Formats: sequence, structure tokens, C-alpha cells
Amino acid sequence: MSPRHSAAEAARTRERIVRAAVLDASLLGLEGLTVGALAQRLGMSKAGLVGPFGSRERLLMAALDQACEIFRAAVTGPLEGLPPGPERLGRLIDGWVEYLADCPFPGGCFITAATSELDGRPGPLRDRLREIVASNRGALAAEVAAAQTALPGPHRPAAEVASTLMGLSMAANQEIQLLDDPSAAARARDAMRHAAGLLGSS
Amino acid sequence: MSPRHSAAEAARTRERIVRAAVLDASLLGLEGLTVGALAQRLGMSKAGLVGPFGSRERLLMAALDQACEIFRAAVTGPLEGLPPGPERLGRLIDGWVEYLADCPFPGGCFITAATSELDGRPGPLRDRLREIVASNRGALAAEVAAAQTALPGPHRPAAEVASTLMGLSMAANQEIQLLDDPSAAARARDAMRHAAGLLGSS
DNA sequence: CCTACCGATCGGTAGG
DNA sequence: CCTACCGATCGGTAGG
Repeated sequence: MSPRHSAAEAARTRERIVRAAVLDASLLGLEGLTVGALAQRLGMSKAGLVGPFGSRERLLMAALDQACEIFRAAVTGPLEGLPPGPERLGRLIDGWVEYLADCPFPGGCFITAATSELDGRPGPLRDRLREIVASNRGALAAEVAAAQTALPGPHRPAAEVASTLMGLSMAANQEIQLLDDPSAAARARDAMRHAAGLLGSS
Repeated sequence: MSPRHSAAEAARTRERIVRAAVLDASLLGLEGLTVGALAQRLGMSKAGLVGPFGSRERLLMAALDQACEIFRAAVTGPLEGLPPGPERLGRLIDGWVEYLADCPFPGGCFITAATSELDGRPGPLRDRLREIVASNRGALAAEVAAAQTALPGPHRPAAEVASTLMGLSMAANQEIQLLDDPSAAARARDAMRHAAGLLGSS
């Protein structure tokens, strides 16, 4: 006979809380998330909500990690098995733009928003985000470098192309989330493919 | 004989409050600014701090407008009198990168941070920010189009180049504020000049 | 997982 | 511009 509260049940509760925390933090920011409001929305007490994490800050950390996981599942997950090269980089760009245009986060790219919110606030959350962003940037520069070896030169420095692609994703996010510009996604796709060297010079 | 509290004195007080509010909001976000903490830092009462504005939200609006003014004074102000064209666009890029590298806001570009914070929160602050960003984007696209007429073609669409420049500024801001990357400014300058068509294809 | 509570702080206002 | 106060809410904890 299983206990009233099995470990699997506790894990499900935890996951349910984290999922709701990600949605709240996407709209209100990590700092704007309050345990009282989140508990009320889930029909739980504040103690029951924070309990599985120990503190609000560790709940925020779990939400940040979950957001990173959602990003990876949407953008880089579908590339698994494809060999590095122009084809893979092109698909990465398409998936990235699709992620921005039909975003799993209601408030737009979670990582971009967290960057602006946390970059001036020293602490564990900022440290973790810095790791996440540095890792994503490094992986992106490697994708660019791999594609360049199969494309005719000369090439821009891979780090510069990676910066351009990161920036274009942030610009598209702003155009979609703040400016409600319906042409943002198509423009971002063209600009990113061009910056990556995947389009002719025409 | 002047009254104890002249209009000029009131204006100075107001300006002093707005200046401090911009600094606080740059580090904590507009939502993170609290009138109690700001009043204590200025040695004032909460009522005295909010009084000249009527409410906290109108103080935030004044801070947003002031931040926009600071950005313009730093980046587009020095271009006054220069005719549109490649020379002017190049100087704009240089001033923009300099603004990001040696930023008048302690937490990095105020407008970029406000975008991420406000884009999911309907209200007067979001509406005002949207006007500011749309205006800046439009002016930038016009600068690009003017420069292109004096440069050998073919050209990328001006709106696409404007998106790329906006994005590169955001990427550089992230690299400077979150990643502490000392090569960010030089890379951003090269990438922006290249995106603007101001560099050869070498 | 809950109730019940802690001290602190929130934005705002009355009255001067 | 101040003091003194309002009701509401904050994150957290004790005890079960």
C-alpha cells in the first residue's frame, strides 16, 4: 500500500508549482513573483508552495532552470542527430524564430527578460543565468564555426556572428512583444540567415 | 523677497528626485523602485518624495522620460548639424557603443531593461515606452536609408539593417552587463559597422 | 500539506 | 515639505 503522499506525488506537486512559477515570472519578472499570489492561483497555502523548495529564492532558481530547459527543448532539441554544418545552422535559426514568434512563455523570451532583470543584482540567480547564457553563446559560436568550414569564405569572426544572431533574436523579441510588429519574424529569419552567411549576397 | 519655497526650488527638488529614481530603477527595475527606499536615500519623507508627482506611477513615468532624454543626449545629441550619410551613421554607431561601454546608467541600457520589464504589462508606462522605442527605431532606419543612398549597392532592406543594429546593441549590453566580456565593445563596433555596410567585405 | 501568526514594508492619505 | 497613520501584503516560521 502506497503512503498517502508518495515521492512521485511530491515530485508532481513540485513540477506543478515550478510550471506556474515560470508563467508568473515570465509576465511579472522573477522579482515580481510573490509566493502569496502564486499560492492563491494554485489553491495552495504559502507554506505548502514554498515548502518543497525551502525558500522563495530557491523556487526562483528552479523556475530559471525550468525556463532554460523549455528553451532548449524548443530550439536545440529538434537538432539532435543532425551533423554540424550550414543545414543544421539554418534549422537552428528557423526553430529559434519560431520559438520567438509562437513563444512558450507568455511574456516573451524568458532568458532575455531575466538578463535585463538580473544583470545588476549580484547573487546566485545572476550567477546561474550567467552560466546559462555563456553556455548558450558558446554553443552558438561553435555552430557558426562548423557551418563556416563548409561555406565559401572569407568569413566574419564566429564570435561576431554569434553576437549578431543573439542580438537579432533580442531585437525580434522586442518587435514581437513590445511593438506588436507582424513582420518581425520574417525579417528576423532573413537577417539571421544573412548574418550566418546562408544567403547569397543578392 | 522670494518665498521660502520658490518655483525654481521646487523644480530643483523634482529634478533631484527624478535623477535618483533613474539610478534606482536602472538597478532594481521600474517595478523594483519603492518610494520608501528612495525617500530614505534622499533624506526625505515618502510624502515629500511622491508629492511633486502625485503618485508613484507618475514618478516612474518621469523617470522613464528622463532616461530617454539621457540616451538621446549621449547618443544622438552629438550628431546635430551633421548631414545624413555614411559619416553620420558611423559616428552614431561609435557613440552608441561608447554609451553602452561607459554607460550613464549603472545597470546598463535603461531602455533595453525597461522593454523586457514592461512588454508584458499593459498600462501607461508600456504605452510610453512603446512610443519611445518605435520613434528611435524609425529614426535609426532613416539614418540607414540615408547612408545607403551614398554607398554602393545592392543593400539589405533598411528595416532589416535597423533591426540588426538594435539587436547588436542589445547583445553588447548583455555581454557587458551580464557576461563581463571585455571584448564586447570592440566586437559590437565591428559588427555594427559591417551590418551598416560601412566596412569592405574583407 | 494546513492554519495562524511574526515583524517589516508596501503605496497612499489626512492634516498640518 | 513633515508626522502619523491607514489597510494590505510581503517572505518566513511554528506547530501540527
